[in-house]
Amino acid sequence: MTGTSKAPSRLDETDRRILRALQRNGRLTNAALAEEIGMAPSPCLRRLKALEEDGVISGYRALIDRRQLGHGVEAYAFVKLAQSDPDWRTRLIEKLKAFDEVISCQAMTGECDLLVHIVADDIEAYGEFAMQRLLTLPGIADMRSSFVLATIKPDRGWPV
Amino acid sequence: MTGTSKAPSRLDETDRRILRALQRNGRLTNAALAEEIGMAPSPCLRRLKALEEDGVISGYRALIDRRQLGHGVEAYAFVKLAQSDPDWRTRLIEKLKAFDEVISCQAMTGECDLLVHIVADDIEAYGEFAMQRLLTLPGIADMRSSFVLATIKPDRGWPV
DNA sequence: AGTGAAATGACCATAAT
DNA sequence: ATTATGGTCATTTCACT
Repeated sequence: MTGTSKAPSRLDETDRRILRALQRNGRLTNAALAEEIGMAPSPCLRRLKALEEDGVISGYRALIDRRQLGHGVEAYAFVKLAQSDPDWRTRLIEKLKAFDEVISCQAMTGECDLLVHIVADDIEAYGEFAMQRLLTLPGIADMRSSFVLATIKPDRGWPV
Repeated sequence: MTGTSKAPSRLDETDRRILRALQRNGRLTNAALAEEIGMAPSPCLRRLKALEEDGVISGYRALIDRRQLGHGVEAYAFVKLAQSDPDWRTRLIEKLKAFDEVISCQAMTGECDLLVHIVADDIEAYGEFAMQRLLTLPGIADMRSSFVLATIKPDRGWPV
């Protein structure tokens, strides 16, 4: 790892307007962005570059309808780890990260140790993945799956 | 609401390559995208437009480091609803959606009815939000909070 | 290919410290 | 005065026809 992120940058209201706009539409051209926040294109681009440089903006992503990819099932697995040496834990984590079905994984406080966001084409595929590939990993003491029935509030990013 | 999305579009390998590329970098210019997938810019753009038109791509988003926004705490609340008439449920949902702190909310199978993704500046702010604003909503039978300790695998979108 | 727009960078203006 | 930040313009690059 080379680049240590600096962080003197306190975000002012202009920065925040830029972030808000790009969270709504990450593909805005600089010209359109500048107009939206009421600023000339050049200083707007300067700020945008600084925000990227400082890692405030870490990237851009196209949002895709998972159903049209054939992924009919979205689930969360609540995983409780067996107490085992850190080595095992590390290897488990590595395996977990490698699965395409695992969208994201976070270590948590509380009842479960890991919150694993999973996608699969259908329930059968999910079952096979969970039983054959997840639960067979050494180091998992317990796992419960919950399936997404409906998205009540879709993720639109952080409040800025 | 006017536009009903059509969905005949079966995605071929070229479409998928476009989606993969834009999930990694949503701000790729059409020229760069075309080069990456080994195609001439013009047909590439036509496909991109079609993907947007069909709602396969639903939007674009800048990814922002929440910490630099001052949001030090990320949590999930596992909410169990009280049995109550659909009216109450609807009103609860509306209230939930209105909170800036609520990043996303999904109806789930299993132990909890709602999985609520929440962000706050610090633990104190989270506590205040959870106790004063969430738990006071009528219709919540039970709620447990878990805090994100570490992101083991960050969300990079769906497998394509 | 060619047209028009957008990104980029040099330079100046201005305001706050 | 100096630093930080916005505006203007000229040039290059790029997107779309």
